[in-house]
Amino acid sequence: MGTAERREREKEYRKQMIIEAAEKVIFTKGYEKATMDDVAAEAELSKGTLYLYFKSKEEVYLALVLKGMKLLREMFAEAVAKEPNGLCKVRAIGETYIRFNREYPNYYHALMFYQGLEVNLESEAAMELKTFHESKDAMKLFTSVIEEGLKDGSIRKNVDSEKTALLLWGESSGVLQLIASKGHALTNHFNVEPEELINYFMEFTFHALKAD
Amino acid sequence: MGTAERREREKEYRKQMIIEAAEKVIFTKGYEKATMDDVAAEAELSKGTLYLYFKSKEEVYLALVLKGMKLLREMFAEAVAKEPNGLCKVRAIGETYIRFNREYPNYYHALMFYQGLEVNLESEAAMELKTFHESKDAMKLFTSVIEEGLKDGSIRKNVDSEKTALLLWGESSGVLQLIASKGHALTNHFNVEPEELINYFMEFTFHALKAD
DNA sequence: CCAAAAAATGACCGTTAGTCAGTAAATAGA
DNA sequence: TCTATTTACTGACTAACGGTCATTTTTTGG
Repeated sequence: MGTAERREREKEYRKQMIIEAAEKVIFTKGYEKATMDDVAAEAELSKGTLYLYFKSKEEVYLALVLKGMKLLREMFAEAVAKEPNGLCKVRAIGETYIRFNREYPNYYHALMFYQGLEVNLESEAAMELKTFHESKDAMKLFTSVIEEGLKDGSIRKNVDSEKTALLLWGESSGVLQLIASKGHALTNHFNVEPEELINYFMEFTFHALKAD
Repeated sequence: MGTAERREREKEYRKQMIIEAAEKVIFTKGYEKATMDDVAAEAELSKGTLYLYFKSKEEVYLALVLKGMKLLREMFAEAVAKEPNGLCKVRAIGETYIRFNREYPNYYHALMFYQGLEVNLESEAAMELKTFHESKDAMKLFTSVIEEGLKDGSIRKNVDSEKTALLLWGESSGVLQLIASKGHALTNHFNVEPEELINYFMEFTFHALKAD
């Protein structure tokens, strides 16, 4: 009697449908403007049903954050695979993050939303936990490629792999965030194009990282 | 007949009183949890009156952002005054930003809120405009000390003062943001103390900046 | 076919940002 | 000092939204 298993699958399917509906609505109107009634209508369900699958609006959004984080981690893994040494892999991760920011701005927004959240790993919010683990995995990959760079000599000695990974993560998020919110003003008031600033960031960072 | 002038002063005074009340309430309960009724009660005014002085809750909060930005800019100016050369001044600005983050976490939060806002300099929001100008002034100071460092030889050639100022602003905000939201997890899951990461950031950055 | 369980519904609730018609206070002219 | 007018203030009210729950509909297993 595989009924229970089928029900499980159907439940998971419904959940995915809700996530897709939420994605459409939230990525169009933005998190604040999007209402749970909008999502319910898009999913062709009643609002009450949404709350059988997610315990709050935030939890729904965190499902999108998780999707984004998974996507990013996969992109990192793929980008790293082709590169010859540690430093190139670090660079590839950086470029991938920038590409992610450009190609999936909505997911990037979602990730920034998560970054703004104070982690509460004791909370009941399953999504938050999963997202944290996903980001931890991405960070592990990042750390390991820096270690590789130390071993193969492409990265200068006396950098700490774990701290550097965290540092570059924070730094690049900050720079992209600055550009995302103030990009237009950058062009008009500082004569700096967003693109230029990003290139400058890469140059600056790799100057500090490479051996010799 | 100085009546009009006195009224002007009194109006400004009321506005300041409202800002003080908002500060108490918002810094205690947080922006989301604080209600306009709370602020009104604290200011001993009716809610309607608040809306004669500010056009929205966000506008009230932006007044706090502006206060924070002014404070930060003053701290920068003071910190820079005592230093002997450009590189030291840059370092002093960095350390001041970190101190600001530690000593005025509520104002720092407010600044992050502003950083997350997409600038709209055409909007009617006077506060946003003022805040932007304040931050632009801080940035000018930052740019000028980097130029000073280039002239006095403490900072390596081929750094661009304007881009570097923007870059360091974005980078440091990102790192502090990471620590603010994920600091506890950093300690538990990555064996990195927030303090360490900040020191590492400073070291890493000045390695990339200094001459030779 | 039926009773029990599971899933879904949507009217309803509490809260809160923002409004506005009405009231109170201050001002200026006589 | 009295009064008309402008200015400042009030708080009941509205609209909107996140979240709940008693009720209904659908599915399941015998």
